[in-house]
Amino acid sequence: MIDLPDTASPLYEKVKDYILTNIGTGRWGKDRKLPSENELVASLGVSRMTVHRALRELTSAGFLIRLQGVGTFIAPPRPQSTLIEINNIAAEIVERGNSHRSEVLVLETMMPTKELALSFEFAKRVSIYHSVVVNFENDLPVQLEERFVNPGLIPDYDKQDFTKTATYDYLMQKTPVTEVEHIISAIPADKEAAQHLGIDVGSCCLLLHRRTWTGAIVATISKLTYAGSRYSLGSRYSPSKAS
Amino acid sequence: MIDLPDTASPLYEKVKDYILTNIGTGRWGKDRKLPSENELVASLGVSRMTVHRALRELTSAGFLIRLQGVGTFIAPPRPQSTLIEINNIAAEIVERGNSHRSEVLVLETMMPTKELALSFEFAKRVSIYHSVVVNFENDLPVQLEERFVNPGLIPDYDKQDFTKTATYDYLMQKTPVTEVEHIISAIPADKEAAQHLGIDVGSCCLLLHRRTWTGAIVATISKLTYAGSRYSLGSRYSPSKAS
DNA sequence: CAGTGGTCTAGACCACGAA
DNA sequence: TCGTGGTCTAGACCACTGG
Repeated sequence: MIDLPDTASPLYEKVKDYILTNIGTGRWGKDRKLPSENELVASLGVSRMTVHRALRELTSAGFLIRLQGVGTFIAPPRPQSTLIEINNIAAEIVERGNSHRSEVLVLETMMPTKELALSFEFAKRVSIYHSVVVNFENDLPVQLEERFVNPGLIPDYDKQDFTKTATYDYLMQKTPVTEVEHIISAIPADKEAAQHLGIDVGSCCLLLHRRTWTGAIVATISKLTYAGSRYSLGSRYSPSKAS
Repeated sequence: MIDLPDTASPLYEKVKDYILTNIGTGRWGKDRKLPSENELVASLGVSRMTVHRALRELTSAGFLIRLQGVGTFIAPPRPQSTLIEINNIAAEIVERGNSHRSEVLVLETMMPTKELALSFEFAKRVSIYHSVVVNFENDLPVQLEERFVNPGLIPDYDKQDFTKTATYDYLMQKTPVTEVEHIISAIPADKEAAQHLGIDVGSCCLLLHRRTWTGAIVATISKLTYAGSRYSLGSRYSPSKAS
């Protein structure tokens, strides 16, 4: 039986510290396999729920990997991925010291096409909100923004004045986003985009496709078209953490 | 008594979805106060541990704020920015179940142009490493990767076999990246890109410009050109899983 | 004081992987 | 089949807040 320190912190925190210390000193370093939950229960004299919580939190923090039916292992060094930050376009333009203005071309309810209904993962056909807005930087159109919005989550979307509040701001205020999907591609401008952005048909555009979720429900689907010559998505990012 | 959906997901996930949906639809929006744990236990017909776990996870994800002795509240809206994850292209291709191969076109030391030296923030003119690699997905060229590498940080870059190890992997291994800058734009393919990617001159390409830092020193500068019709940068990201 | 969230337990059933 | 982790419950005690 191993004694945990007699401090004021919760038991599961002590268990976490105990495990992290043993990882650090390499005690389980041989095959990187930890004792099973039941073994920890026996050796530490705490309940399984407490051990489990400690292991679960260390797993979600990236220190451990758990496989049902197999065991718990020390996670390999962190995966190599890089994050890009995408900002609200209105805020971004203002931050650069330029003036932002938007024109609302469409704001309506509509029946989704079959493809859209599929993207929303709707079981039934229900009507959705649809908006098309052009965003200007110093009176030059830089982004054409087409949005489809789930009325179940954001009921009054069609009654807003989006020349005053940016669509993005309004949506973020109204519903928490739990997941975001982005797809970025480069496409030639079609007739509509060319017209609204004031560029030639066929010239290069950035297309940013975005879906957002609230819980298991698709909240919004957006198609953001940027005039390629006038706009770049940029970001500088510091992978902060460790602990 | 409220019915939770009859899906395969764990109960606490259903409770989380239920709560997020109710936040989204503004049911508790008045004073932003949620029902107490015991009220949720009663109305959902699950145990308090399960409700508590759902609330705890939503709290650590930043959606809720809990005060002992007071109650649970909806957190104020989070800062409005969205992150896109950019993965190592080789890993990404393999993960999709396709085959990856690369051809090294150039691997040399060179004197930087004035512009490059400026980007590296060099005080003096020193030579740097330069590589050009084409990445193939199922024998179709999808990315042209031009890299400039600071020899002070990565001494033996020019002696590696980048058909075996991806440049990205090698660099991540050799030096810790503390900061990354990305700029994404859409450009028409120039002659060189068109030739190596096997596309027409002038067709749309995604251009990803990247600089990485180790501390205050610029480690690498990369120019990644993607054939627009063949490749999209995509990602699905959960804010809840970060930080 | 009553009500809130925070923690902890003992015991149970399940899905999965390996022998 | 057995051991693993994943989930869930009922009940308990605690610390904290407010009236």
